[in-house]
Amino acid sequence: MLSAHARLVRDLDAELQQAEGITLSSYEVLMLVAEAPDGRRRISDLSSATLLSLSGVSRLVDRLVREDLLAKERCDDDRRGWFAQITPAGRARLESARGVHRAGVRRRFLTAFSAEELRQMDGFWTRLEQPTG
Amino acid sequence: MLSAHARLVRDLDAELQQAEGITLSSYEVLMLVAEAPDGRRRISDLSSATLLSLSGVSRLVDRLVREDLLAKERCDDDRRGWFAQITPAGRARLESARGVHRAGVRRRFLTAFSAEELRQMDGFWTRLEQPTG
DNA sequence: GGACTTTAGTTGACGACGCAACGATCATCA
DNA sequence: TGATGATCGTTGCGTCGTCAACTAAAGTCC
Repeated sequence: MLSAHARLVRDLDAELQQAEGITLSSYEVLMLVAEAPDGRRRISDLSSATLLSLSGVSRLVDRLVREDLLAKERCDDDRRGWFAQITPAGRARLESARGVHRAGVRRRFLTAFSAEELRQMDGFWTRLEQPTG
Repeated sequence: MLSAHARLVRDLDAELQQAEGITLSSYEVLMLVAEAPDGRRRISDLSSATLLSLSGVSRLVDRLVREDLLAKERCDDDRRGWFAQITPAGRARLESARGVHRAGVRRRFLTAFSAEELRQMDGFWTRLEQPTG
C-alpha cells in the first residue's frame, strides 16, 4: 500500500541519479529556481515550497553551487537573505534531467493508466494533501 | 503529485516517531517479524521484504536489539545466518504503535474517501507496483 | 533610539541509509 | 575432496537529511 509509493519515488530517484547525477531533491529545487522570475528564489522560500527543512535546503543549495548548477546572490533589500540563482549549466542539467524524469513518469503512468484514471488519481492526491489535524 | 505521498509518509513517520519512538521502518520490520512463524525471520528475508538494503536491515535490527524489541538468534541449519526474533517488549511496542499508525491511516483515508474510492486507489497502487522495465 | 522578538541562513553533532569490501559459510562440480 | 563461486551478514566510509544552537539582520513597541 504505502510501499508502492516508496518504491516509485526510490526508483524515479535512482533513475535520475544514474542518468544525470542529481537526486530528486536537487531536481525539484533546480526546477523551482528555474521557473521563478529572473531564475532566482530565496532559500527560505525554497524551504517552504518543498518538504526540506531550512538547513536541508541550505546544504542542498551549497552542493548545487559547488557543482556550478546554482549561484548564491545576496539579497539587496534584506541583508540576511540569499537568492539561489540558476546558472546556464544548471539550466542545461535541468533540461536533460527533465527528459529522463518525464520519460520515467510517462512510462509508469501514461502507459499504465487511462486519462480518466489519471484524473481520478490526481483528485485523490489533492484530497490527501488536505491536512486532517 | 509525488509530493503528496512524500508528505504523507513523512507525517505518518513523524507521528509514530513522536508517539512511540520508532520510525516507520522499525514498525515495518517489527510487524514482519511478529507475523512470521515462531515470531522470527531471517535478516536477508527482511531485506527482500522491504525496500531496505541488507546492510540497512542489519543496522536497523541491531538498533532494535539494543532497544530490546528484537533479539538475534543464530540459524542452526545455515551458520552464516541470523534470525531476528521478536521479544515481549517488541510485541508490546508493536501493539501500541499499531494503534497510532492505524489511527493515522484511518484519519487520512477512511474519513476522506468512500469505500469505492479506497478500492480504486488500491487497484491503482497494485498496478503501479508492476515493474515497467 | 533602545530593548525584545522574530526571521534568514549557517554550522556542529548526529541518525539512517547505501555501496563496496570483507570474512565466513554454503553449494557445486570436476 | 578440494577449488570455485554464490550468499549471509557486518563494517568503514560517504551522502543526505534533521535538530539545536548560533549570528546577523529585520521588525515592533515603548
